[in-house]
Amino acid sequence: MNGLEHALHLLAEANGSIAPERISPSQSGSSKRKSRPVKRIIHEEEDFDTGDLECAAMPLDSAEPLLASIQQQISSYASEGSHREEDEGASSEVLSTGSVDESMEQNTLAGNELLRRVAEVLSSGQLNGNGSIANSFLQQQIVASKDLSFDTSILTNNVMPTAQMSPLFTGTQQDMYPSPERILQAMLTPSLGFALGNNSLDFANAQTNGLLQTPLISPSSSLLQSLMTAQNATNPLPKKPENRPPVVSQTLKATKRRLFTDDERARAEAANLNNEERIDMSDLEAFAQTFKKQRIKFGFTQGDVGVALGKRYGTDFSQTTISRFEALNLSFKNMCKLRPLLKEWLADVEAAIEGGATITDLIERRSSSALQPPTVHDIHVFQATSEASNSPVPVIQNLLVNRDQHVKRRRKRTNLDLNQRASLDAYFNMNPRPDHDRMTEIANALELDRDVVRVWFCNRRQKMRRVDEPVEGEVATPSVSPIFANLTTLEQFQEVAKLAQAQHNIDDSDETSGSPDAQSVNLDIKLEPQFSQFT
DNA sequence: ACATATCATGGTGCA
DNA sequence: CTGCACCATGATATG
Repeated sequence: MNGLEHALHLLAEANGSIAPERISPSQSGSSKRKSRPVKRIIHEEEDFDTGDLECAAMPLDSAEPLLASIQQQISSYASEGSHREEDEGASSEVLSTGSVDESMEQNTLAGNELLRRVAEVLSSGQLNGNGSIANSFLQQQIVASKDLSFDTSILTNNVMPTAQMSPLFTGTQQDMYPSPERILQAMLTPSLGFALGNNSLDFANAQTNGLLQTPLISPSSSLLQSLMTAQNATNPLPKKPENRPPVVSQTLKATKRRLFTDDERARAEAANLNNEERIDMSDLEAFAQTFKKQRIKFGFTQGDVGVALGKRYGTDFSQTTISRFEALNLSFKNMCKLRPLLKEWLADVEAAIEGGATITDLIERRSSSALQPPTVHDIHVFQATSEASNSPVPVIQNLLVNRDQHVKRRRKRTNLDLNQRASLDAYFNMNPRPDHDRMTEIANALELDRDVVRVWFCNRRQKMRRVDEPVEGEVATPSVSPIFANLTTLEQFQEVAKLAQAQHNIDDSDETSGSPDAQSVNLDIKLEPQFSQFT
């Protein structure tokens, strides 16, 4: 029944013995800044702060004892409940979202404790040989992150403010707190650039360790590995490497950031923003506010505006878009594109009203006009039938004439259930860019149309870029604490972490977080494989 | 009515 | 030319 499980087994079977490799950093899905919502840019400019964090590589090869310890910690942690006073405070100031629900905060704090323990293990004497990590550094980092309630400056190498966090950390609105679970999950995300070693620890340990008593989403490490590595084998390089700057060293990052601090201009340039644009930004912000104020004052809805623009420029916009504009949730470029239109429209309305027109007049006019020509979208939908995209009337005629031919209907919106979403998320965390075959496998496993899966991945990447876009020229690496970087046994650790995460969630039996990511781990997935009907 | 998340579509540039 | 990824945008569901 479970798609993820299906897929995992399927894939594992298909790729039984592939040498683990790293996911190319260039697959990390970073991309240009341009689509970053203006709002984010503006906010980030306000509290841009830098630091000199450098992250030395931390080889960690002999992980068995490590894992065992971590597992122990996690077990005991999971069983004893979660709160420590030392973890108090801090959280709320760090992130911009004002209100955070209590349970989440607790969750975060509790998780901090978990992380602390993990840090202890990692830095404890139990590690030896080449497993020696930079103990004090590591612990410092974790403890610091705890104390700061995951101050994003730590997670993001001191450069990216809140909004810049990995989607794993930001997720949805309610998800603004980067719970440890998310941090751990982030480690599972190839796109976040964590190096995956080939140290294949025997994960069975964990399974016989009582950690897996509750069925979890976590597939066995070998399955995970085969999923990832197989993908690597078939998914060589991104199509647009220019959009995915190679990962450079953390040191380099830090250097760049220092420059940014010292030199506003360099920063702006690096962010692809010259002075003019920067000015425009505040303009945009101001205009968006003004626009909204005026629009409301005149009694227009966002939808009205969209329609009005359509009538005026032949390009209508949806309420969604207008809303995005007002909220600065469009890319800079996009904002710039829309602004003149809105400005003009607003000016016209103002003029009309000054000229004696009443709001009612305008409203009537717009409502009557709304009935008339087909919108651009209408045209789009039926585009196949007509080349006359610019003249609505012929379009309609064509539509009528050609109706029986090939009316391209928009596919009905798919509603993915929780399981499907969780599974897709899990897949995405493992590999944001599955190739055709894998996509098909996933689709089969989840009993979805392959196209749906494809689109889902497109949108998911788009979302990730939107939420997580690094500053121009910056590394495509994860906005995540460097403490985890270069852990060669990461894969195993991830497993444990996931278990802990799941355990934690289950213990809490707290549905309030409602975050997809949390759900993805909260699923009740049987480990028993079910190779039933695949097509 | 609006805000937000998410699925879907079409245009575009690139390898 | 083709396939793919990205992007802007729309539609829709939900709160």
